[in-house]
Amino acid sequence: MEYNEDDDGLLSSQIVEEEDLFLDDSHHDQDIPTNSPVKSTSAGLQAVDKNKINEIIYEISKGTPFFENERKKDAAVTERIDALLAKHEKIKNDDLSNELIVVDKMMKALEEERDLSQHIIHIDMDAFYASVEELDQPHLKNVPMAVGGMGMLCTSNYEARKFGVRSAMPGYIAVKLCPELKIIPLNFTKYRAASQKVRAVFERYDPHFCPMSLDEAYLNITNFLASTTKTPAEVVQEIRDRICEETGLTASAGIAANKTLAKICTDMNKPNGQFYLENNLNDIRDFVRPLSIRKIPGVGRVTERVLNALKVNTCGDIYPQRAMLYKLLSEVSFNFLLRAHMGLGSTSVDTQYIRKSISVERTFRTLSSRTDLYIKLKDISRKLAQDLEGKKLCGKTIGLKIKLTSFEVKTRAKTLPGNIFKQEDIEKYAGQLLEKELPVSLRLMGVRLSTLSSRDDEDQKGVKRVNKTCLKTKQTKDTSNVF
DNA sequence: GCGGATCAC
DNA sequence: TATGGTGATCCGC
Repeated sequence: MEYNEDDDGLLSSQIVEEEDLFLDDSHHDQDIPTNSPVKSTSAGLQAVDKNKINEIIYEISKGTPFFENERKKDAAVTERIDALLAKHEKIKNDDLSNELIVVDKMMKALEEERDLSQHIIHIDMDAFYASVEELDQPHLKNVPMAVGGMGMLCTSNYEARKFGVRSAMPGYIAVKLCPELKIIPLNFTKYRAASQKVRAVFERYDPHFCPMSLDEAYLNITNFLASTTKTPAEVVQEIRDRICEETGLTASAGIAANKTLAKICTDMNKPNGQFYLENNLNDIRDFVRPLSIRKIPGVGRVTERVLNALKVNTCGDIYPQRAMLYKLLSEVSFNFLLRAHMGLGSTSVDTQYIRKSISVERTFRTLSSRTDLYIKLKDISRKLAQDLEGKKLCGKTIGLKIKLTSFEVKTRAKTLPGNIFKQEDIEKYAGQLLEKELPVSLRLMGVRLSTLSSRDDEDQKGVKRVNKTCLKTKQTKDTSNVF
């Protein structure tokens, strides 16, 4: 399967659609570490079904190496939380008035940067791959259907979701949940074509729109609004109507003062809906306060657990705990939380991005012999060299990633004196890293090149040139989140 | 700079 | 038959 055959880079290589990837985190005190996929809020799902589905998944998964590894990771998170709670216990009764003063100063500074002049929208196609398949085969609309393979599903239609079948679920588990499930193989050519049509619509409203994947984008419609008497909500309705007219597909959208809020808003009326949060301080505060912190882009399953342990469940909980959080968390993490609480986010929607690394990784049936592993390394190096050629890149830091049959992941890296890009060089240096790990039994191998520079003919002839490594650093994530 | 983790898509 | 691939960032060395 070719995920990356065009020049769309990261955008075309997306395997799983973003929607509904929630894991059920209600079992942390129990023996079910992961992958309980059903949230009680799932569309059309009965509570009875939810338990049954979780039970079925548990029965299939338990005892597998994957499951055991997830349990181990879960235990590590629990330890981390315990350590944090111990720290919390120590400072609980401290006088935090100094911290309060510092934090309130920080908030005042953050408030200064608030910009309510922009209208940002986030648009997300509903069950994109599945919907595209339904265009070609309309009868699929009425049956539970998923796109992907027996190993992994990318997305499912809403019929299938009633059975608990969702993105990032192995196909064979999905079939156990829903025996009549129809699985359609991936067809990226089709999805790219549909995506092109959608993007053609975006372009009319914001020529600088920023696509995040084949089915998702941010637009800044501030300029467009200046040329019309329509309200933001009317414009977004119009965009979604145009998309539907020109592709037959539905989309959901969020409208707000910045990207973070717009993204959260998209979720409010999914599928085939939109939500407008007005650029008004009071409305933003009222909107953010009751939000589960998990809704914040950047807060995942683990971070939610950590915060919940600190009695932070909603964005509103951040404020009363701010002095404690300031003492307990890193500067970066705390800042991230403060911004979330205040409803702040980036208002710049720019299309250009600077790549910092490029990699190829493959999963395969267990390999153990030295010969097999080095053959695999050659394949992967060849693919990486091809990609580097297509993008005219070279790089100084070579990295090897291996996943053992136990699902444990290791990475190794070495920064070289100079840039490389040829297959033989990649293979040679990655091979040196692999050598040190032998003997191993692997299910995945990956090779990565970072500290990138652009390459041209002069470089290849060995002429000394100024390193063109990215001087600008575009922040792709609005915020960051690792605690 | 390195390795492990986390997150988004 | 048997849980994916690409890229980014942060933390603690």
